[in-house]
Formats: sequence, structure tokens, C-alpha cells
Amino acid sequence: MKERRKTPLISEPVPAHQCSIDLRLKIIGGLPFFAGLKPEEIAEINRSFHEKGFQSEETIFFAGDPASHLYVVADGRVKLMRHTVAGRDVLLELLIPGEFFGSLSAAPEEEYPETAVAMTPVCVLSIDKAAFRAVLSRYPSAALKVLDIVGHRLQSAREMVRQLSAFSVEKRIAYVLLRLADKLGKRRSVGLLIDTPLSREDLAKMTGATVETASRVMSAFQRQGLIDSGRQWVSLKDRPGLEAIASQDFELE
Amino acid sequence: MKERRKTPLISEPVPAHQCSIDLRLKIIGGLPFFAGLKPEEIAEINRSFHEKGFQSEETIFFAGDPASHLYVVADGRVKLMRHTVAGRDVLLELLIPGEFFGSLSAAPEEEYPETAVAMTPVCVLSIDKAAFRAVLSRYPSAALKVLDIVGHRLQSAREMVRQLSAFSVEKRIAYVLLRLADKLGKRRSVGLLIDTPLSREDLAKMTGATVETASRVMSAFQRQGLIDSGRQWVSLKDRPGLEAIASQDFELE
DNA sequence: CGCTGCCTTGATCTTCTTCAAAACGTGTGG
DNA sequence: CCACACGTTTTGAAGAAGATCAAGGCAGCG
Repeated sequence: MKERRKTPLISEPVPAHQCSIDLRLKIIGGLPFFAGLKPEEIAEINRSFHEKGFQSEETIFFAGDPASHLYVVADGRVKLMRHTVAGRDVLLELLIPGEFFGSLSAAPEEEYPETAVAMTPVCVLSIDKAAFRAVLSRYPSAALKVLDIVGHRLQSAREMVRQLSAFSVEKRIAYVLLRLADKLGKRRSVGLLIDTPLSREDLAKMTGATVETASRVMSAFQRQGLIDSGRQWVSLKDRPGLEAIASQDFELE
Repeated sequence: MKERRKTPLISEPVPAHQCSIDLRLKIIGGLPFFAGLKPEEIAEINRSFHEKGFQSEETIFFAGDPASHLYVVADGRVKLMRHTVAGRDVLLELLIPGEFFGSLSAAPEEEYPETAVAMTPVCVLSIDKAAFRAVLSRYPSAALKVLDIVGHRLQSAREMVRQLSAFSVEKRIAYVLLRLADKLGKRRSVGLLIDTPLSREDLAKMTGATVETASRVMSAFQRQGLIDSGRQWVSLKDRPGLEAIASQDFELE
């Protein structure tokens, strides 16, 4: 019962500090908001991007820094956080390759509202925010796609507000595990592995709970056979069971 | 001490169920995202809008209804809410004339994620979502403005997530009162009146608290001379005092 | 092999909810 | 114009969920 195997996560073999050139082209070409543009247009946009690597746990920018660039994750995992002095940080978003973060807004003197931290070795592409806006205003279809993505993030932030207002920690953790599995799930012999390093503290910061409470809930889930988990990793063994917990007592969503 | 005057809110004298024609033109022309368009362009866009009136407490659309239109508030106050079966609803946004709500997204078979309810007699203008997207793709400057607004809402939803995760009800209520005063404040002999009907229940639903807790906090604020309040109305008497409560123990924002 | 950083578990304490009931304001109908 | 009735607000007391404080245990790594 107590045999908890070692981490099933495969850690980056190469220090991906430098994005390879073909990775870079693949990412930019595959960006959802540039879908539909001509190859030469994409090649030109490509020239506005610069690449940069970060080690695990390195900070890409801090909340409060002057907001100058928009970033796209090319490789690795990036988390977006807000802080409080009491150290009760909030983890708002966990980003994977192809997703963007940073500054979109017009206002020139703005600050990043969040801190962006590499969760793994990461490669990001950055573009000056004015240059990005210029691209969007030249290609309205791209602007609408970006609008859709931001709209989705708004919906998901509001859903989190609803959950924090109305549901127990247990339900919120079940919900977050399901969303993470949707986004990062990898089929494994025993269940759906969430393919990113994920500590109890991360989970706590994603659900507005303390490490201790998150740990208690995770232990309970494990005892009930809903999940399998160890140091920095989680795998779902009984998705329907978790869904039942996440949505018991309310139907929609 | 106990003399609490009657509501200082001026209720709509006219049943504004029908928007006047000039109100309508003024609103559409004044919409931030259409700023900069030529008058004839605005006149043409204007033709795509339809107007509709609602009484106080009437529902404009329900969460789960098929999402077909984008709405703009022309007159009155509209609140956006999400529900739970337990009745612990959440009030996500309180909208004033010039602000939009409803469907922006591309997906044709979507549902509204929120319920929109008139808080006062209301006049709204609606436009088919496809028509609105067509306008945005014809006028990229408008698309970028809309993107900025949605971006702001995302920031404010995330700030709420942070507060729900980390702060006491007292702080959250102080914060919400300040934001409402920023948006709806009217200078009065005694302080800043929040110019909309606002019950303890509304406040509770905005802050993830119960009516009783919201009432206790408001009573305490009143005892401390920070606010003045009665049935469905609130006025701020000591803004710095509230700011101190909202931000004590953390500096930024 | 022992160190460091995660993770776990227990006991206590605080905040907020829940349940209950009373007081008050507002608009209504007599 | 007054009084009643309803919905809002207030207050109290008891209970629960989760935070906090405090040890220990375990995994992986040098």
C-alpha cells in the first residue's frame, strides 16, 4: 500500500535553454492566431520574435515590472502567479507550448500584473508589445483569435471565482486535477498522468488552500483510489470518481 | 446616531423601457471601441443594433441559454451572475451604460456562461454576434479596443481570485466598496454615494460571503464611521480609512 | 549516508457559516 | 395620512471548514 514509485515524469534530457531553430519555426507557424496566414507573412512575423531560455524555477518577469513584451511558450511549462505579502500566493495559470502571456495592452506605461516563472527548463519567444499589436491590426483574423483566447481565460478566471465563493477545498482540488488532466494528461498504464512537476504547494496555490489542507485532501483521494501521487507528480486513476466529487450538488459545467 | 435617512438614490422617473432615439445614437457613437470611426461608418453599424427595455430585476438572458447576441448597456445597471444549485450565486460584474456583455466568441453553438439581470429599469442595444465580429474584423482598431476591455476584465477577475484566496471578508468588502465608488461614485454632502441600488445580498454575492457576514462587516464599518448606509444604498465617508483596511498587510494594488 | 526539501498527520484556534428571530424601512392599500 | 405587510437588515448562538502551529517521515541527491 505504501509503495509509491518514483516520479514517472520524464525530465528534460537537454537543457533546452536555446530553442532549436526548427522548434521556433514550428511553434510560430502553429500558433492558433496565425493560422490562415500565408507562409511569407509568417516568416516576416517570425523576424519580430526573439528567443530566450530559462531554467526551472527561474523567473521570466515579476509582477510590477514594466510590461514591454508579449511571450509565447515554445517549450516547457510556465506558471503565472500573483503575490501577497503574507506569502499566500495564487497560481492563476499553467501554460504549455503555444500559449502566450505577458503584455497585450495598449497602454505604454503598464506593469505586468503577474509574475511568470518557469516550472521546467523553458524556451520562450518574445515580441515587443507594440510590434504584436501592429501585427494584430494588420491581420484582423489574428486579432479575433487572440480575443477568443483572452475571452476563454476570462471565463476560466470567473469560474474560479465562483468555485472559491461557493465550494469546498475538496471540490476545488478535484476540479483542478480534472482540468490539469484535460490539458496535460498522458495515458499511462495506471491512469492519466499529469505531465508536469506539480507539488502540493502548487495545488494549494491553485485552489486557495494551504499546503496542509491540500495534502490532507490528496491523501484522502489516494486512500479512496481516485488518484496515485508522489513527490511532485499526480496521476488520475478514477476520473468519473473525481468528476462526481467536483460536481456533486450542482449540475452544469 | 440611529437616524438613517431614506435612500438618497434617485430612482428612474421615466420607465425607460424604450430607449430614446438620441440616447441610442449617443451611446453607439460614444462607445469606446468605435471611437475614431467616421460618422457614416457609425451610422451603418448603428443599423445592426436593436434596442430592448427591461424592468428592474428582469432577466436579460440566463446562463445556459444559447449565446447569440452581444449587448451594450444604453441606460441603467446590469449585473452578471453565475449560479450554483445551493443558491450561493456569485455577482461577477456590475455594468453601466457604454459597457458590453453577452457573446463575443466565434463558436456558433455556445451558451452564455452568465445570467444577465437588470438592476434598474434598463435599456440595452443588441447585435448578432456574427455581425459584431464582422464589424471587428473590418475595423481592427475596434477589435483591439475590445481586446483591451476584455483584458481588463480578465485582470479584475484574477484580482478577485487572489482576494478570495488570501483575504478576509472584511478586506474584500472594503475593496469592493472602493471599486464600486470608483465606478459609480457621486459626490454628496456626506461622502461618495454609490449610485446604484445595492443590497447586503448583492455585496455578499460580490465577495463570496453570506448576507449575515456582509451585514456584520457593514455594521462595523458604519460604527467606525467609514461608511453610511441604509436599505439598498451605501455611501463612503472615509475613503482613506477603507483603503487602509483593504490594503493593510500588503502594499501593491 | 546523511542532508534538504517535500509531504504527512495531529491538535488547536479562528473565521465564517448556519440557524433562528427580531427590528427596521418602504411602499401600499385602506 | 396612517397602519400594515413584506422584504431587507441586524444580531445572537452554535457549529463546521479550514488555517495555523508543531512534529515527524520519506524521497532523492550529493
